[in-house]
Parts: sequence; C-alpha cells; structure tokens
Amino acid sequence: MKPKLTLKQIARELDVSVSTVSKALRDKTEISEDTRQKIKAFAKLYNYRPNNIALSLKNRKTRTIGILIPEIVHHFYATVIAGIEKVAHEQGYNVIICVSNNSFDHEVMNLEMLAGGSTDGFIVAVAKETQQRGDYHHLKEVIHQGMPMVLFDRIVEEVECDKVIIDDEEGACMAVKHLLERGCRRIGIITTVDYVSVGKLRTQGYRKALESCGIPVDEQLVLKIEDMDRSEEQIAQFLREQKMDGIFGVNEEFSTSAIRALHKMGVKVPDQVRVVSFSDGSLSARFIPSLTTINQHGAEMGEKAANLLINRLEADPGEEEPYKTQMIHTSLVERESSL
Amino acid sequence: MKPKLTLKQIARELDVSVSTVSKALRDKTEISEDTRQKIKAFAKLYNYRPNNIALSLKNRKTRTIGILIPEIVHHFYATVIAGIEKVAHEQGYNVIICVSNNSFDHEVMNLEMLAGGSTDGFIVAVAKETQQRGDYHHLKEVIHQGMPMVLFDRIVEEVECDKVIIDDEEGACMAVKHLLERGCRRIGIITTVDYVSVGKLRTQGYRKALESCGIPVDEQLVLKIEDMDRSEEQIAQFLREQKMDGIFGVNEEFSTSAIRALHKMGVKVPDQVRVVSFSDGSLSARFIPSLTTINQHGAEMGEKAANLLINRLEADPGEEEPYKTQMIHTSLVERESSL
DNA sequence: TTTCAACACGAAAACGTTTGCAAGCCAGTG
DNA sequence: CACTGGCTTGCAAACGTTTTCGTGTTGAAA
Repeated sequence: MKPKLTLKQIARELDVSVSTVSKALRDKTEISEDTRQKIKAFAKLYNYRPNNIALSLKNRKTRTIGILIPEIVHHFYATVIAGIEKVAHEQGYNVIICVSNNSFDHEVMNLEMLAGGSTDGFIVAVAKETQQRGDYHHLKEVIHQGMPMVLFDRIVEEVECDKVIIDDEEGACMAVKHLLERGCRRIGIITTVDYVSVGKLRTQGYRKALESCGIPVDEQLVLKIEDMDRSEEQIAQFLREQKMDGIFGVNEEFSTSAIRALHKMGVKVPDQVRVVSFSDGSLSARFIPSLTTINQHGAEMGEKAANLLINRLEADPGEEEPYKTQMIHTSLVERESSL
Repeated sequence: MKPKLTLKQIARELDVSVSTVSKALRDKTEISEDTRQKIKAFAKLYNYRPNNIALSLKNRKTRTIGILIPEIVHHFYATVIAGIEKVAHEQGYNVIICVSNNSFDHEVMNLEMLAGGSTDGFIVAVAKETQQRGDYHHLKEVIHQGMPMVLFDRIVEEVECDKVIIDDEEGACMAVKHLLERGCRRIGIITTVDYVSVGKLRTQGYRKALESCGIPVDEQLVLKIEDMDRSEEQIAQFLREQKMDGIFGVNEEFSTSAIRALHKMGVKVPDQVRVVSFSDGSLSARFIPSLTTINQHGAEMGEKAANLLINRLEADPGEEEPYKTQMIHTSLVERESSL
C-alpha cells in the first residue's frame, strides 16, 4: 500500500511550507498568483486528493450518513437506500450502510461502531427482535450523545427523534375499499403478528375500511402469520376453510402465496377471488396475473429521511426545530388481480 | 451536537495525563493497578468510545471496505452485499456502499471519494456505461495508488487485480442442456447485447451447449435486447415469429416477460414450451409456474470477494500473492417451468 | 549515604489538514 | 533615513489517538 501524496510532500518538493500549499490549493488570495499556479499544477499532475480522514478529524464532521436496516435483501429497503443515496450525494454526503439482520445484538454493535466518529447522524429502521423485546436504550443513548437520528418504517414511539412513516393504515384502508368497490363482500386479510408495527397498522386499516362501510369484521377472515417459514401451508389451509371473494395481503409474499394456493385449488383470480397486495417489490408487475398493489414509495421515504437528517445536521446550534414525523402516502396501482 | 467524551477530558477530570488514560484503557501494565481501575471505571461510567476517525488517521487504516455497485435495487447485488457484510463484520471491518447508477461519471466520482482516505480497499462491479465506453483509467489509477481492489460480476479484463466471477458460460450451458434433456429441440435465447459481459458469456454458453449436441445454432432464435424499456414488445414479437419448444432467458425479467407473452398467446408453459432462466431474485420460486433457474449464489460471491480483499489488506508488504480470479459455480434448480 | 533498578507517570511527536497570526521583505512616503 | 503598509510566506495550534522516550520517586542494596 503506497503512501498517498500529502501536503507535506508537495511542500517538500516545491520548497515551501505546508500551510502555503494548503492555502494555494484552496485558492486563497493570500498566496501570490505565481506560487499558487505552481502548486496547483504540481498537485494536479500528481493527482493530489486531500485525506478525508484528516479533514473529518479537523472539522469534527464526517459528511457521512449511517444507515442501519434490518435486512438488505429486500426490495423495499433497497428503494429507501436509493432515495437516501440520491439526496445525500446531492448534498455532498457519503453513506455507510449497516445491516442488523433483525438481530438486537447486531443492531447495538453496529450503532456503536457508527457512533464512534464514522458518521454525523443516522437513518434507522429497527430490527424485528428489537421491536419484540422493546429495548431501545441504544437508540436513546446515541441520541443523547448528540447524534441526530431519523427513524423510518419500523419506528418506535418511545424514542424522540425525527421519523418518517408510511401511512399504512390509510393504504390498507384504500386496498380494502377498492375490493369493496369491485363488489367483494367477504374480504379476508393475510397479515403479520401485531408486534410488527406495520402489520398491526395494516390490520387496523382493514378493520376501518370494513367498518366504515358498515360491514362487521369476521375474525375468521383475519389470518395472522407468525412463522414465515410455514406461511405457505397456513395460507393454503386458510383459503380452503374460509369462503372469500376478496383477499388483502399485507406483503407480496403473502399475496402471491395466496394466488398460488387458489390456482392449485382451481379458483380463478380475479374472476372468482380478487386480490390486492401491499407491495415493495418489482414482483407485482410481472406476476401472472399482475397484482393490484398499494405502492409504498420507498425512494420518497428515503429522500424525506435524508432531508430531515441533513437539515438537522446543518442547523445552527440553538436553532433546532422540534422533532417531526412525516407521513408518506401510499397509492393504489390497479392491475389484473382485481379487475 | 454535544461534543463527545475524549481522552483529554477524562484526563482533566481525573487529574492525570492523556497518555496515562490511553494506556490505562489499553490495559498496559505500565500503569498501576489502582489508577488503571479508576480510569476504566470512569470511562465505563461515562461510556467512553475512542474516536474512529482519530484512530484511522493515526493508524493510516480505516478498517472499512468500499463497495461500488451499479444499482442497489437489484436482488443479486443485495445478496452479494449481504455476503460481503458477513465476512467483513466477522473480520472487524466496516462497509461503505456507493451506487453508480450505471453512470460512468458517478462511478468516477464515487471512486475518488472513497479513495480519499475513507476506505482501505474496494469491491467493485463496474457500471454498464463504463463497460460500454471501455474507459478504465479511474480503476487503474486507484490501484496504482496502492489501494487493493476486487472486481466482481461485471469485471474488466484489462484491469489487473483480484476478480470473482460467475461461471456464466457454464451456467448457460447447463440451462440449455437441461432443456435438451427434456426433449426440446428448437431452443431460443433471450439475451442482452454483447458489450454486457455477462450477457455475452451466457450467449456463448448457449451456443456451446447446442453445438456439443450437434445442433446447429439458428441465429433466428437468438434475441438480443438492447433497450430494456422496449423488451416486452420485442419478446412478444420474437415469440410470435419463431416456433420454439424451449426458451432460455438470461435474467428473470426476460424469462417472465416471455412466459407472460406466451400466456397471452394461449401457449402453455411448460406443456408446450419449457423455460429456464438465469436468476438473481426471489421471483422465481413464487412465479406461476415457478421458474427452473440457474442460481448465482450472490452471497458466496460476496464472501469470496471480501476474503480476497481482506487477505490482500492484511498481507505483509512484500508478501503479496499474484492476482487471482475466482470462479463461482452456478447450480440448476428445477421447478415447474421445465417439467 | 550513595547508587541503582523498578515503578508510575508525563511530555511530545506523529497521522494530514486548516487557519489565525507573526514575520519578512520591498517600495513608497514623510 | 526611518516608517508605514502591502504583499507573501511560514509557524504553530488544533482535531483525538497511540507510543516512544524520558523523568521523578521510591525502596533496597552496597
């Protein structure tokens, strides 16, 4: 690993002082036109790049944003990251991504690592395990230490900071209403257990939509999947036991599993059963039949989160605004599965 | 942004020198048991964490790996990243991810940024635009500056460094042979234009498989998609014009588009036409019919790349081994589309 | 009492920057 | 000639660490 070109070396070569070099490269008029040109030419020739680390140390700013997400092999998070990247780069920030793999311990470790000077602030979606055990001291601690944080998607109420969330309830409501408009009367929902915040909200939206149309909620039609690995069979069983004309799946996995099971049963989608899904992926458009979905606008979410964070990072001390929670609205994309 | 606790502050509070604190925390016997305990207790109480930036500057090592990929909203890259993350974290390395969005300029910018001291080395898949224009000076430059780099997936021959590639040709060959075994005789391929290295290799594999079975390649059955946005119609047209009993799609998009088009034409998969796809996603297993695929083992690729890089980073100077190119083998996963 | 080793700690340099300030030089002015 | 002022440039401190090399204080041996 060759040592990189530093100010000191340039200074030695050109027989001037380090400060002169620094000033020349920063185009200070303090340095005579002659010397400045000479130094800049030399720097360009040998391709000088200032050392970010040294700059970070000096400025006590890294211009780096840390992202901490539960999993990366997930289309939704990928889109959020893309959104964050976009505005971060526009504003001259770099991005570090860490993945907790939905483990509490990993989350704590990564957070400590990032807080150790590598980043100026965080954008975080908490791990499932963390939500489950309800221990948020690590989040509170880094905030307490003065690092700005934005929570998104999997947020936690108890932590005070900026937040960006999807209007899950509204989205679910929209989905179910769409099914109602299409004439469905017995609408089932395939959702997650309640400690997953988004699942809970979507279930709420489902209830709300039905109630607002005066249809009582039949608890038989609410399937909560605990174990993702056994979801296929549970869904198949659910579909065999309950007679429905509409299904709302809170994610693509559940919805496609349902359609697959119906397909095996010889039930036609959308002719006999219509399906609407929450979506985070590219699967929906390609599926046969293509899925009517509630789109989540992950990129927009990432952009908002990044903007919130950067605003806070660049706010003058004492000028801090109160914490905000921004809502991302969903939109219904009609496709074949609910025609 | 509260200033974080530093050695200097601990020293002041406890009325000792900075060096004493540093040594105590690092458990040097030089410092008396008493003072050591006192300092460690204090540090623990106030939750002292050494500043990574300062350490990086001092050690001229960041223990950070830079990943540069063309796009993140892509299941394959997500799996590779997951693999890299895994071994990086095991070895105490951090990971920075940058995305070029397939733009040459972005790639150059990001590379310069990362090379500016933020990382010890790179793992890179080059942008499509870069492959197209064949300008690799930026890659060569950072290598020349002494930063180790590992290229993966979208590699470039001209750059001398470690590489990890998928055996695309072998995979394609396997796919086509599978179709032949299933009795297909007129097998079409839907692939990319040749400047995309993986597309080219997969096309070669296709030819090889046919030739090895004594079947001449009919150029009419080779569809090269240039413009992804118009792929749907091109594929539909291709299927209408050519009579085939087997189709090999070099990615999930092409394969599912083909099945969709066949579906519309009333042609049954796999009964009338069998389909095999290269795969990088989770779509295959869920699709109806589920897709027989050539799996790419992205995580394994990431792990290998990370190991290669870390080995080089930790090699003693003068001990460097010659550059290696590691091959990842693909595997055939049989599902419904080729039954 | 002197000398010396062992022990406990501190000073300072280094990593690569930036920047306020001091200082040198030269020309012009009184 | 002595000052002043402008123009250049260098010095040094600072960011938070680690580490080498002192240095001062013991207690014991000579």
